[in-house]
Amino acid sequence: MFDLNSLNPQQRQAVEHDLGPLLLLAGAGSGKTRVITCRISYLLQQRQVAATQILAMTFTNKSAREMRERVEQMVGRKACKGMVISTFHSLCVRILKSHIEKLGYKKNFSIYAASDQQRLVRDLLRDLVADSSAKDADRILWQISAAKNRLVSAAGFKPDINNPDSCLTAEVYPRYQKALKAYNAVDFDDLLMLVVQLFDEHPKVLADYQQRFVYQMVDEYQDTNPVQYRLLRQLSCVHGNLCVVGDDDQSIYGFRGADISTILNFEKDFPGTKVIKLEQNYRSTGNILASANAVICNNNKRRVKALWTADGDGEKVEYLLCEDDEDEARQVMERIHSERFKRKLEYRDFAILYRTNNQSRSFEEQLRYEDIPYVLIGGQKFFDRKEVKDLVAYLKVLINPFDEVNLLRILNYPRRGIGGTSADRLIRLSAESERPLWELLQQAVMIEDLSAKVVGAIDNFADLLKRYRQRFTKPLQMVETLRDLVKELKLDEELYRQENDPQKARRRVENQAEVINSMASYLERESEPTLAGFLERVSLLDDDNIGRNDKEKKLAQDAVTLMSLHSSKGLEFPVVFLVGMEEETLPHKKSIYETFDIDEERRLCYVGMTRARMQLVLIGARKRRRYGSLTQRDPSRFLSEIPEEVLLRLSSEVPRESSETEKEQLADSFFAGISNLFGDS
DNA sequence: GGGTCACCAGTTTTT
DNA sequence: CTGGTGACCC
Repeated sequence: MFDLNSLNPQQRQAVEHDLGPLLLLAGAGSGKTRVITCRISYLLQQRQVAATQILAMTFTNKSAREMRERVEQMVGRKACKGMVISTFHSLCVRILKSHIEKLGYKKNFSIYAASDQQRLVRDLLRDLVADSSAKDADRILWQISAAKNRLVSAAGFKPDINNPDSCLTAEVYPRYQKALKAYNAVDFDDLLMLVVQLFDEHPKVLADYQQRFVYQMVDEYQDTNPVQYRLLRQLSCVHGNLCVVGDDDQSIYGFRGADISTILNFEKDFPGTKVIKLEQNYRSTGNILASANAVICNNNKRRVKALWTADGDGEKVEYLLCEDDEDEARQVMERIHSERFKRKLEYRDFAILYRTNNQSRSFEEQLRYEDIPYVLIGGQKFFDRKEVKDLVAYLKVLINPFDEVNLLRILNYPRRGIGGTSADRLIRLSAESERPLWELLQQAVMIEDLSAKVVGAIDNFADLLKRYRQRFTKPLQMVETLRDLVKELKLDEELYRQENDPQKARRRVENQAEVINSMASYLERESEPTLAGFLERVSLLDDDNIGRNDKEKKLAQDAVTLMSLHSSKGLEFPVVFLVGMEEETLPHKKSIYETFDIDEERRLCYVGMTRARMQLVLIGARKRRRYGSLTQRDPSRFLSEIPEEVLLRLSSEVPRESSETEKEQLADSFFAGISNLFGDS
């Protein structure tokens, strides 16, 4: 059990709060997670609340897992049985698994991730606009997603006449939704939206969940979008014990539909709300907090709070102005070396944070050059890699043969002689006859205009799918079956054939092998494994997803961390380098000229600053190589918001970088010298 | 059916 | 400077 006396008064008040809505405004580093986990433990132990009555929602699997582990540590594993701690999406998948048939889908539905969605929208758009590009499709998809986040259905979508994209979306959205249903597939946004719809249309189903979950908690409430908000309202309105935890100053996912006013309006929406602010910070030095506070208080729409620490001021925050991007990277290396020595730190104590992922390059180069171990967080996710998706596509189709996006994906992968022309013919026929593609594939002989060779290929393909579908019904032999599938498809050969660079090809083969490993570990962990269950985990990037494991494995070793400001939320490091502190980078260009949301950029800056425990170094460059050419840069406006007395301004004093012409002159005279040496005339 | 070339655009992204 | 895409050609 935990000691209530180890909490500060506000934390304790939050933990002991019993009935009625609670808004916990938890500043960065204020012990938020501790309060949630303690509160759950308190409910279980002190208030004798049954574990099954508790629902805790998070945004990431990682925080869900951590939360559960910490509660289990406090009250024991047994006491937690039946408690639901999960992400919004996982919870919704669970609900849909039991009830989706009420909405006209089948239980074995596929979950479409970004690439599946893209492929579908591209195809649909091509039917409408002949010269449509992938970029167009992405923009449309973006609009569809934004609509779904706002709970706007295909039928309810009203185009903005002045916006051509929006008009196109009005055309595509209904077709997209219709196709998904035909393919028995749902996208990520649907997972939430369909549950809201289910609850609206089937009050009895809703009532069951309302009765069950007496206490509800939501982490990172500032990141909820309108659909999630609606879901929480539906679930909580009977018992009214909704406890939300968040920090409006750390709302950085507005671009994904998160609405900061949701947290700002909480008391209005839930009358009788108790508000508790956690402002004592247990992470950063006084100077770091002073500068972060000074920056964030320039935002207007926010709940006023000011982080403070009982500890000392610490070192001043530094602002280091460098010559260019290369210099910026070199300066960071130098600081890593010296700080590591001076403060006896390890590589893992350093983080380099940036606004956009492409900023990582110069640092990676320099780190490699200096032989400093580093981990790059973000970038391409494991299950987003083509070769992985290709293999997973087979599994998806085996579960749900109506999943046409994935069926088309594997139809000619690896190449089996069913090319674009034949595929087009099949698709057209499928549309005309309104029969699923899978049905046609099973009777390829009946189709006119297909050569005997193609018919043979299709027959073999259909036969292969049927065979493996049969075999995968034996879950315990899943891994063996998958191995056989990879072997039979000769996927290794295919990868070596596609890739010129044998090294790359080998990596891709290994990635496919990782899928098999992932399945093996799923099989070990799960008491009732199924192929569908495995796919569900893969789709939701659940705990034994490889990308995540990789990330954690990497964090465990001693290495400098490189990541975007967005990825840094929730983490902390003794020394933080916040790089690229320049106008048009932070704040980003688009936020200045297009979206006009400087406040969110300021919050992003704030999140980055508050990651630092001991030392915060803000870095910018005078000029920077962008898309090949050198451009002048201005210091970020956020720098001028930091009080001078906590800021140490430094300028890198490197020997002035010689210009290109000077270099050429230097080279010329060098070669001239050599020629002279050899007595050339 | 697949490979090559020219062109274009270039945030963030928990699931 | 890059990577990704689509048109075009064999």
